[in-house]
Amino acid sequence: MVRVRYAPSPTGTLHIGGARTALFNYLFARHMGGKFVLRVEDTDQSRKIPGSEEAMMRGLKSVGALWDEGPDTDGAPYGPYRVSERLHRHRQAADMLLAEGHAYRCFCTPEELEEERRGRQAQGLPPRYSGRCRSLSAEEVKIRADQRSVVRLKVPLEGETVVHDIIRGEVRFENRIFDDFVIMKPDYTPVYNFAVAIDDHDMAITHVIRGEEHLPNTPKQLFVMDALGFAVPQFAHLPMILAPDRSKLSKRHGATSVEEYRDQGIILPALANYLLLLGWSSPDGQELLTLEEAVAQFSLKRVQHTAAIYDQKKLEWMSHQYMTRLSVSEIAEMARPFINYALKPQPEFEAVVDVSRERAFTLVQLAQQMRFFYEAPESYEAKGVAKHFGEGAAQRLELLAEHLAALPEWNHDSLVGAYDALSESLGVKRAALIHPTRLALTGRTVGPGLFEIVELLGRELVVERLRTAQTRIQQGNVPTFA
RNA sequence: GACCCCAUGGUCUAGAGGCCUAGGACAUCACCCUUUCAAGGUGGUAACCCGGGUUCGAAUCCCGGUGGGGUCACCA
Repeated sequence: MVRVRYAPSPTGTLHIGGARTALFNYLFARHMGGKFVLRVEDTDQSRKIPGSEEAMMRGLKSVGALWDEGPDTDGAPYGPYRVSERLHRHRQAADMLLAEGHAYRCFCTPEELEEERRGRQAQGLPPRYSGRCRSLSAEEVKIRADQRSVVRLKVPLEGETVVHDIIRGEVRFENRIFDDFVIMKPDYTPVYNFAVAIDDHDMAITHVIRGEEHLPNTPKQLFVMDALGFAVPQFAHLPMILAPDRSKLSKRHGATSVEEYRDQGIILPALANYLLLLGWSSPDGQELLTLEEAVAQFSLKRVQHTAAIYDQKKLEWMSHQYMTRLSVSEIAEMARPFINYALKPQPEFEAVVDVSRERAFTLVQLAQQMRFFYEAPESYEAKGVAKHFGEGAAQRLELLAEHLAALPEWNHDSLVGAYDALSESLGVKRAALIHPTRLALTGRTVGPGLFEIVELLGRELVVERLRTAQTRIQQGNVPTFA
């Protein structure tokens, strides 16, 4: 049974890199008919940010990376799923290693270590721990028992360690480049590289799928597993996601968390779809695919080796694709939180969403573009006023208002007919009527098809707005905006 | 600096020795459609980092260089 895990540390919100990693774990687990575990890596309690665990879970859910076992799943067999709650296991393992001589207590102070490091660097040597406490006698350790100490793992002095990576093949490390690293801090709590190895083993993790930044640390975890006699899981190190300037993603690059994209109004399933394509591609080149489709096709063998740079433009394009392909009711529900004005029973919300969504890339844009349906324009686009509210416009708007007020039927076809008839009798092009109307009704020069707008807005509002615009023009008092 | 990973258009990628005059998508440019803006349609510009090998033949294999990224904590 395949078991994979995503193990975020609760120090903030879900990053898109983390979201992608979680997604790949999810996809792999589902594809293999295995389990996806969420483990909260709160080893260092001091770095924990309140509410972050919940934020992580929200983020994961919103991109569809749903876990089978985690801190919130009742009765899951491999709990607890918070590392901080597994302390007894880590201590037990450390005790064992100490007893068997695979690890030892180190009494060196941080100051001594710092001095040692400086000395080595002065000689041009890598800053590694010398291992000087490795050979302390049992008696001496006993004598100094009440002194502050850490536990270090005895790392093999010679040979090499090979990481078998599904994506990259065999990655070799000379053992002598590693020093005896700390596995337990002075308060006898574990250090990350120690805890992960134990937790992955205890949770029966078969495949460790994580970011490439973990690759150089993998040998350390292998040393721990070896010392403890654990079977080694398979590894797959995913390429990183970089900012457009090829540097590591950070706040200064704009949005980097799932939460921020949600606030921008990016359609979340589109974000998941986009993330999916960062480092993985469907065998047949399909780009728009649901998570279910991706599950069916997913393979770690098709994961790219190269770091990917995320592209906001393509993300937005993807969001637009979902905007127009999802059902109206789905989009309407997603859009609701972004409506920052009062809705009215008429025009009907879903109908408005439907005519508006085609030109919106995000839900924020959609909400903005729908506004005029519920609020009459208070000012008009300057550029449009210059073009369409000039000579004869007031008169045309008045005629339009008259005709529309008297129109027997109110639907798309009858409206088109009315505009055709009027433009013909006036001897002007239909566009000469359409543009001023759009400006009068919406305040803008761009938007949905005019007849859709008119039909939806309804006779009363249309006539009213036409007359308002007409009056403003006649009074030479047309408020504008740039 | 040491160690590790990586290298196809601006970006995401296809490509597992001949199917490649290097394919697709985003972006970009032009045109078409058109009541505006989008969307859509058609077409265009644009890439195998460099140098050596191996081979009849290399984007694909090997070596070196260069470049980019990552890791070197009593953080995760």
